[in-house]
Amino acid sequence: MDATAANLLLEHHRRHARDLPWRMTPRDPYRTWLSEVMLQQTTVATVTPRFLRFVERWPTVEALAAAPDEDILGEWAGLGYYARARNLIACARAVAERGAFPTTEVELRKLPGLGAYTAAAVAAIAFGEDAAAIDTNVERVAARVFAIADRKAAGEAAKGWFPAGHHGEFAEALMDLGSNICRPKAPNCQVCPIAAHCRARALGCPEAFPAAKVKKDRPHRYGIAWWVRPGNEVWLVRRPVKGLLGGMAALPGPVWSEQRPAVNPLAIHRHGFTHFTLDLMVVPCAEPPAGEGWWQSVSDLGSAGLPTLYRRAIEAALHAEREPRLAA
DNA sequence: GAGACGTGGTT
DNA sequence: TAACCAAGTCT
Repeated sequence: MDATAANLLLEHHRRHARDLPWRMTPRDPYRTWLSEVMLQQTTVATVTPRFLRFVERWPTVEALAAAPDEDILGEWAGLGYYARARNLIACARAVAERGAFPTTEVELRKLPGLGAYTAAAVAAIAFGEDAAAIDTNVERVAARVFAIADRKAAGEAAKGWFPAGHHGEFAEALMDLGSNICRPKAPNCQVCPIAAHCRARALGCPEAFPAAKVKKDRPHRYGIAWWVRPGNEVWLVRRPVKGLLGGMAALPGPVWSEQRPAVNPLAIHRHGFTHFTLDLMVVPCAEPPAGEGWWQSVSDLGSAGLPTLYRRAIEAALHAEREPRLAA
């Protein structure tokens, strides 16, 4: 691809770059890393306030490394993909142990939670290395500019497009273009700085690139959450570290199944996950089940660090207690 | 390499 | 409403 389009894109970015809280000068490796991990599969709008809270509470990687697991997981609650938070903890401690972040893509890649994209992004943005960070935005923009249907092939083609000495800036330019202009649906080609260089645009069908992903159907599951709340408290447990919502606070209950259980729930909360949907039945229960747990004040549920599934299920149950006739 | 892994916004 | 999708990583 010609350097003209790359330069046009960089110039456009220098004029229109968004002022995001992790885009500081000079770039701090800690904030770059933290923001990149938070932004994995998560929107800028969602991340921004959560990022600000994180860096206010833990201004350095050493401070983060020294924090208890529960505090960090609680601060992450609601952001989803909780393996990221578990890897974040492990990564912070590894970095604190060795004294500083490694400064190359190859070494960054060895840290927990840093895959091909994030290692390249941190190396390029925080350390100025010529590492090409290929994310879904880059794949989509390249797929359209080069009229390549295959996402991965488009990403590979994009690597040769990054200008030497400006890989970090170019990655951010592509990401801003991808989220603001070269959107998945209804791309705004009218204001695109490289529309004249876009093959898919010339073909008249930018939205046809890249090819649509094959969709899989989502199965449905059922779960029971025991509602143990004498007085003004509710019994909570911590989920097993591995698997769905691993390590997060939760209502107690058995493993979820495909069969609808024969229970009389106080409330039913329907929740959509990436690969299945869940009906969580909140069922009153007199005593806590066997095992570890704690009493959480109903007036202080916000500090429990509940993932959204359980936060919503608890809201539904509390509402049902107040309005019994509306119970599901 | 395909599936597991959350959530919220947009269409 | 349901589908689609997002600055991916790990197994």
